[in-house]
Amino acid sequence: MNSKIELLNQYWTDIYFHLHYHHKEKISHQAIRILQLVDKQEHIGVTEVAALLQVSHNTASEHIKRVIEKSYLIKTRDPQDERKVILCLTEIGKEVLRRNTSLDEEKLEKVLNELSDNEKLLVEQALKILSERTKTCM
Amino acid sequence: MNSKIELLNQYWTDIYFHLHYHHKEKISHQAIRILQLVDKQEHIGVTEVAALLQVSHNTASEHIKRVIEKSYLIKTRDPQDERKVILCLTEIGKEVLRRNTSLDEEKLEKVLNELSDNEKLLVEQALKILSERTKTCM
DNA sequence: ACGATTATATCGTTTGTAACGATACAAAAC
DNA sequence: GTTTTGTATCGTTACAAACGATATAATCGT
Repeated sequence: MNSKIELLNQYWTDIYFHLHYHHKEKISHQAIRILQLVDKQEHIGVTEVAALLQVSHNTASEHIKRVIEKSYLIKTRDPQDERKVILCLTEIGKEVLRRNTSLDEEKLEKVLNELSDNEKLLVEQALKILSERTKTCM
Repeated sequence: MNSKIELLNQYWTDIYFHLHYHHKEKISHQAIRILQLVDKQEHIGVTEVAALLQVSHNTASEHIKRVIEKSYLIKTRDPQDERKVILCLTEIGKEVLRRNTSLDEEKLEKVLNELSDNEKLLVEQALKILSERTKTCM
């Protein structure tokens, strides 16, 4: 049923709207997406970033350069193929990524404290199931 | 426990990473945040947007102008106070907002079909509880 | 071993976004 | 009727986004 899915999205966006971090740093949409890609994909390089963002390789290369200048990423080379770059999040990069994609830990804790133990377990299991099935099926 | 909250965020970001829409339109971070604010807050105007984005009122006014030029928002005036603007999402704006903050309905449906009826119910209830408690407690 | 391919980097350019201060104007408040 | 409030516009500066063209260095194919 489609309305059930719309309802789930209603819940989803409400949760994020109320629980997201208060954004501080000036960071572009593309820069966040690059950090996400590096976080979630193993051994990602310039070409893969370009393909996933659907921009040309030189554009991707310059985005990555800027993100590296901000010390959010570091660049290493693949020992198997010295042409290839392997990107890696710095601690600062992880922190910035967290503040731009995760739920605010303090706010989340506050909400969880409003829940019964049963409800807490429910939330934890639901998100676990959804994330696991998502990874295997996409 | 803090590690439980980190785990929840792991689930949360994994779900969004795999289930988000494939972004098409060029849209700035600030523009999306304005659409979110208009969607989730009643009767919001320029001053409130400026305060929430932490920019000056003229900057907010220009952001809003650009978003209106793209036909994502329309502007009306508060009948009680004709100085005040009230912003309102257009159908296009709702669509753009969906594609930039919601989960992709097709992908989500595909994942839900992998779940048993019990698990589906679990997910639905968990998100419902979390969104409801969040709204009352923030 | 050498030309072709691949992965990345840099340059020059264009267009657009982000932000602010200064200024303006109209509605509301006092 | 002056002051405050909410919004809009202008001028400006700085930077981001994207591309084509070009360059370099590593690997592949034969």
